[in-house]
Amino acid sequence: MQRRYQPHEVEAEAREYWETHRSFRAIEDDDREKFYCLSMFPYPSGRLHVGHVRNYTIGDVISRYQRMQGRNVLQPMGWDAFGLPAENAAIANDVPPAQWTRSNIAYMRDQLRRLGFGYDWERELATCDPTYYRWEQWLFTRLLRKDLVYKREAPVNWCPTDRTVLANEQVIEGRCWRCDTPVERREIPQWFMRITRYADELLEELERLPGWPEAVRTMQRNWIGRSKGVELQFPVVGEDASLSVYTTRPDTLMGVTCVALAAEHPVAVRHAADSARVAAFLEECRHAQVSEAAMETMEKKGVELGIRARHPITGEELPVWVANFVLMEYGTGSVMSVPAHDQRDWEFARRYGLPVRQVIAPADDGEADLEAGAYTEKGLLVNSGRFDGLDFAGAFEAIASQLEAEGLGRRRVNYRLRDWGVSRQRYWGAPIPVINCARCGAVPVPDEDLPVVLPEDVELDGGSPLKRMPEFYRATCPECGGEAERETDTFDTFMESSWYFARYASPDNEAAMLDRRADYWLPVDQYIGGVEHAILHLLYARFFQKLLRDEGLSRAGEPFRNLLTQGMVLKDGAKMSKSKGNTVDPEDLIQRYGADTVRLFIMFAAPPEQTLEWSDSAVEGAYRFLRRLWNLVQEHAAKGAAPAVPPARPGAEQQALRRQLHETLRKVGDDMGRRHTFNTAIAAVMELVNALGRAPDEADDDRVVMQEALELTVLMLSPIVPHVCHVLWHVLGHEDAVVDRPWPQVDESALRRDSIELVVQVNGKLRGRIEVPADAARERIEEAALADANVQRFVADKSVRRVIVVPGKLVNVVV
RNA sequence: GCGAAAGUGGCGGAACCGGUAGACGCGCUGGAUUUAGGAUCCAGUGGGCUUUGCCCGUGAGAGUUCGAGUCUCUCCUUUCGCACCA
Repeated sequence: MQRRYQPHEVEAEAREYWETHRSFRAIEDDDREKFYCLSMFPYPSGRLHVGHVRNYTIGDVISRYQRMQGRNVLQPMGWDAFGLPAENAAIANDVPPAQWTRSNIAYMRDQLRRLGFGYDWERELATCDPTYYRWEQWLFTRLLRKDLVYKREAPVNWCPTDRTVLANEQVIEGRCWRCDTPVERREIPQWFMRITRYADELLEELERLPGWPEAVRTMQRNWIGRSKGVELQFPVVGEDASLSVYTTRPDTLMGVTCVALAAEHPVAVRHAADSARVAAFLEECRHAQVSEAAMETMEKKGVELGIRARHPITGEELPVWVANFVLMEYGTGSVMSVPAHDQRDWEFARRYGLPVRQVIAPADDGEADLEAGAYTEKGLLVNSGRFDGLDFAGAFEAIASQLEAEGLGRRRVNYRLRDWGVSRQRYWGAPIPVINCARCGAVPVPDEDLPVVLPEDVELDGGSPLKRMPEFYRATCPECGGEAERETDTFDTFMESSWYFARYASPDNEAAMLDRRADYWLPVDQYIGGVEHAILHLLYARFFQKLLRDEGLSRAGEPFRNLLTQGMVLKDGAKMSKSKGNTVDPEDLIQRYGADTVRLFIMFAAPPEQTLEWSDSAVEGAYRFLRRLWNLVQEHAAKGAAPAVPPARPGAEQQALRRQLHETLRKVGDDMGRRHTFNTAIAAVMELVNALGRAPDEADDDRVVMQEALELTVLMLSPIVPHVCHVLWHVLGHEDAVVDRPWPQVDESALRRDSIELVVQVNGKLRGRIEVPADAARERIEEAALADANVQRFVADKSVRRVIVVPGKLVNVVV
């Protein structure tokens, strides 16, 4: 009867049960509390990596635990199927992106099945299917009519040799990754979504997301970057024009020593025509990357334009510079430079010998050392004429009011957040549903012509083949009926991942984007994914949910009630990567140990939010534990059915074991349900199993306790290692399936204690332990503590000043 | 450059609300068993010492407290994000 632990047999048996019983099919039921558990869907890169396994195991454990709590659980899975890697693979292997992507999906779907994740596969979706992206196109045409999307020129990375647009990741140290040509910045017309219209709501609702990590909310808050400041004008001397700048520090206005413009600023561009030096500098800036990180880490450089700007209050004439650290995308594309009180301005002034004029002094009569760097704190105004002595708030008011009175400025709220550019000059993405007509402009594709289907039978050579396919781009204008051209740009893949969570509610609806089922399932109760998505994906998804709400498609205003950001998986202290040769293929591990061992190790090695250090020998340890558990249950079961009646008078050892059992149950429930610290839950079960291995299992009373303990152990572990628990549950004599069992109840009576151990400290140092009745009075505890022999050694010749008693924990004697 | 985190034995980690630092696992050492290897089981395992016990110890330095891994400040190191990677 007794079998050896054979993970592959066990896992096939469990999987077959779940599949034939459709255990994880989710059906809307208004009478049951729902729980929507979602893990970020994968990009179908070819094979699962360990990071996926970690992400999906966390989601599966939470789903199975919630299911045991009686919730109606939805756990779907799908594919974030558009993207750049498919195009690169297409070029490298001479296979169309669609084919490459779909075969990857088929392989990875099978891998997910073999890991035992309880998905409702009937809701599977892939974003590259026209049945999916047609609704995205449909929504876009709605938003276009509502003016929530618009077109304007924006910079891209351009490789002049390959004549193609490059992604930031395709630019290596300012050069094209394929041909090493220096990359240029080029302005082309692109579509934008007005996420900034939702900036305030996106910011405010962060305060109502208690289920999100504080770090993520802070990052989003900083990303949106709402600031209150003043927009003011510096009239250009001798011209009928003025330079508009935005500042959050109008209190430093009297310390301005120059005005600095971004290289793309129209005034700078105009002066490049007259000055070879300016033109050369703008040309130099044209070779800088578009990414913010690259721009901000560059050496601060600039060139003087030759024109002068008049200070709006003093009338002083100030030099105007073009500087490479001024961002055209933020504010007005020009800044007032205050070297004494801004570190970037300070460095710039030092380099070019511009004056540093102190106008803020520390409020606590210290001295600001302007030789060492800028003084950026808020303080009291000096050298500022009639504003002298004012603090930040007072100066802000006074200066803003004067500028407003003279028509040279106004108070303004500004956001760091920019509108979302969604155009990509690539092939493998959802076509932007717009027809460009020479007469009517950009016209949305009418509903009856959707979807605009992406042709899949193509050959790639670097650029987008759509631009060479007249059968794709030739179109008739829906408004005037004249000849027109279809957009050949595709959507940013963040578009698809911004609403997939909603589509899982109605993946089969061919007549509408969403239906009332979305109101049952949304919002997602638990979302799980990598920290690297903490800002962009999560912000875009929040934005989309608000668009869906305002379109009347969903009632929820926020998409994800609770968020768990999982840490990375490292090996030898470094991120796994092919170039480092330190990758671990989950496939090998499943082959060797089975899915349960992989799941157990990953959940045991670290709490989900921390980085996880991979260890092959610790995987071995997880396997050992499962085998030990298997043998323990088999040995117990081999002795026949345990009596069903609990002992009338349990002995001390039986009581102690039951106490540990129910303390473990209480802890594991808390760790899984509230804390999500699966590592400590597993550690507690391991301790319990160690104790069970030492416990007697011959006498009837012992066997009753052992049967209870093994059943609870199997139930507690079943969310984590569901296959082996499925089989062991049957070995323990049950006919039903563990997957359908409720989470067990803690027996409070088993937790009762008559006496407890307290720690005794003298001056905060551990000096002894005492055993006292659980309900002992404070006086009795103090007495017992002072009576301890070792405590006496430290107290004897000194006087006791205070005794601190922390109930249930310790006594600290202060001498 | 800006923003956000994290630093605890040989290693992964535990210590949840400021109260016994090192649970659990890996590794290592010794023992049992075995023809051998493997597997399994038992014991030990932060450093030091004058070893019934004491001293030191949570990246570095200061501070608050009866008591700090935990709170505050400064610094160092590492990781993540920065808008066309997903």
